[in-house]
Amino acid sequence: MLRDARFLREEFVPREVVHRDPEINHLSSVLQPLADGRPADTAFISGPSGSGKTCISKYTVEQLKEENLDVESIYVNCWNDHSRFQVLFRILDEVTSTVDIHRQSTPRDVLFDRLRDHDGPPCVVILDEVDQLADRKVLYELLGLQSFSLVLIVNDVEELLAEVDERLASRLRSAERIRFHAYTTDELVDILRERADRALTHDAISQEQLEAIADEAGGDARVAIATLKLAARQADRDGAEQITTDHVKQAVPDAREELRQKNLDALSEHQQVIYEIIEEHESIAPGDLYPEYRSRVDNPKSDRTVRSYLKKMVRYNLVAAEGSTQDRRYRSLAPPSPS
DNA sequence: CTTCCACCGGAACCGTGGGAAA
DNA sequence: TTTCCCACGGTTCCGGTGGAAG
Repeated sequence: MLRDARFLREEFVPREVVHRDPEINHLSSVLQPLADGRPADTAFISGPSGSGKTCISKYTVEQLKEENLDVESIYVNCWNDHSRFQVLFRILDEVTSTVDIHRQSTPRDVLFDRLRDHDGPPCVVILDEVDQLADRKVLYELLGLQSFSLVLIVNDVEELLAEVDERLASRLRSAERIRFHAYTTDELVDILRERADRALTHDAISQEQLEAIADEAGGDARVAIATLKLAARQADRDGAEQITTDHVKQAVPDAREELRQKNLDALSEHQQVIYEIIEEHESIAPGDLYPEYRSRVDNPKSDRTVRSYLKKMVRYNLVAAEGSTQDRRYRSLAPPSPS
């Protein structure tokens, strides 16, 4: 049944990709100047989750590196590294062989100075989940580094531009925008077929079932592949030769729950209490939420901190904030569902 | 239209913890 | 060892905002 589960991992980047030729060509052309040793424009990759932004960006940069040996690349996920220090540290850590900078206590701007003075081959920095970046000013600093070209992956470009200050926004507006649309069901089937052929034994899953998985995924490749993975894993445990309709049926909700749980795990204890309260209500006003939170925990955080938590959860798409000031309500978001 | 009110979020500040230098 | 410097989560303070009430 399962031959090689690596091909079902979320971060796996296939050698061949399907259905994204225009986007690949567009990004390649933006990065092309690097091949001649010139700096490339910043690229803005946007689109819904599971539309291939990360995968295609990595793939295209890899292609470029194969053709041009003296181009480097760095991938930074702002979900994991969301402060200015963490982003700069991650980039520097990957670009230099000497790791003599240890976390903290290095003089104030030594990280940035090092990056500015770096004179290696041109380097593409893929900044993923830029929405999660706590300190957007670091973008401005990175834009000023000649030897680094940026590929910024973001859910919604306009939303990001609205949140940064005018100086940064005007520089970002001139970036090249590449929009990804959600996959169609047919496209998802092709993607799943590729993965299944590599990860599973021959004929382990039927066309019909791939279609069922793709149909339930609502255009989200991440959900689709996670569903395939869970269905295969369960079939493997059952010692089955083939994935049955029951395996698929079970895997559909499990896959969504798995992806949602991953977000929840990133929350602190206090943040989870707040999320639970919101989840228990259809929707709740801040004026009711704060006292309820305070009654449930020892040493509650200040209301200002709770507001920061709420903002973070909104960014994680765990919670929706509706209305403004007076009629503000918070609502927990169900796991992403097909629309 | 003006005032009020609840809430939002920026900015400055603080305490803590850990590595580096003295 | 002590001292210094830094990042970082949290708090305090406060001006801005927009709908509701007067």
